[in-house]
Amino acid sequence: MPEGHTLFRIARELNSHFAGREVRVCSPQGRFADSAALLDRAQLECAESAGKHLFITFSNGHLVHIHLGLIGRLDFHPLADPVGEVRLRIHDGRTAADLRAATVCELVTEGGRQAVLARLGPDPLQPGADPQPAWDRIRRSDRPVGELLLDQKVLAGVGNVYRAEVLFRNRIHPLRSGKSLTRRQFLQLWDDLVLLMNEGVRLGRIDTVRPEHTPEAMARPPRVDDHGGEVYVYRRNGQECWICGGRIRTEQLAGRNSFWCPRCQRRPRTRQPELG
DNA sequence: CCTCTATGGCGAA
DNA sequence: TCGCCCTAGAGGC
Repeated sequence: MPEGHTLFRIARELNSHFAGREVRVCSPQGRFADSAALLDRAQLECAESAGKHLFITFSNGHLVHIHLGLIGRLDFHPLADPVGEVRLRIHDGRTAADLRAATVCELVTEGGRQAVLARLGPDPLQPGADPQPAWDRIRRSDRPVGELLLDQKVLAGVGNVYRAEVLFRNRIHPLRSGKSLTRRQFLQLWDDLVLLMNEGVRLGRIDTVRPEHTPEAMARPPRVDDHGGEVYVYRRNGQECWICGGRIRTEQLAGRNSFWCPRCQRRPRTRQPELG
């Protein structure tokens, strides 16, 4: 479930329950037990997301770094016995936050945090984030834009769903090289990511379909998928595009399935020479 | 029971 | 480019 909006929501929810309060911290599963003991009964100062990373600061100076990876999750529920493999639990006697399946859950120093932040591009969810560093990389790159969007050094927080959807919404083929984009096209992508990801934060799911293309507006059946949101192309390969009726395609790009409509998103020109 | 997949990312080769 | 790590749920046999 975790693209940047998910981490942003988790940080916000951690703060709303626990910020400024003493918390109990444990590791029912055991793999974080020693570190958890150092945090137990400390005050949770604040939680912050950066792209797909999460940092939780405690009043005793300890700092936890979490990355959910592909399948990790952090859920909140009324305090009860842990179910399954809970690597980290934070609770206040009423509400428990349970972390499972994360690829990273570790104590880090402030320097460690800075090192993580230093290798992240601008995060569309951070208010006032400057897209220029992302553009500086993209405009010089021969790599496909579909690959660049998933590179966290270029942009932080964008995952496979937002990649597919933002490219569709802006009619850009994922195999176009970064350097073939105009600055205007890039800024449209950025602005759209800011819009979509904030909407993701608001709704708690990735929903990218414009009002005029919703099932109700088009009198079509709602899409059936298990991730909850309405999308144009993500995991709709083989199905018809709702705009043009073309068949949605998929292909591996940056190690992940990329989805696009070959009619709405024109192919890259082959070996397009660099134009200023 | 088994295998596969999933909104990620790392390091070895 | 590949294999691997994390875990759970779905589907096949």
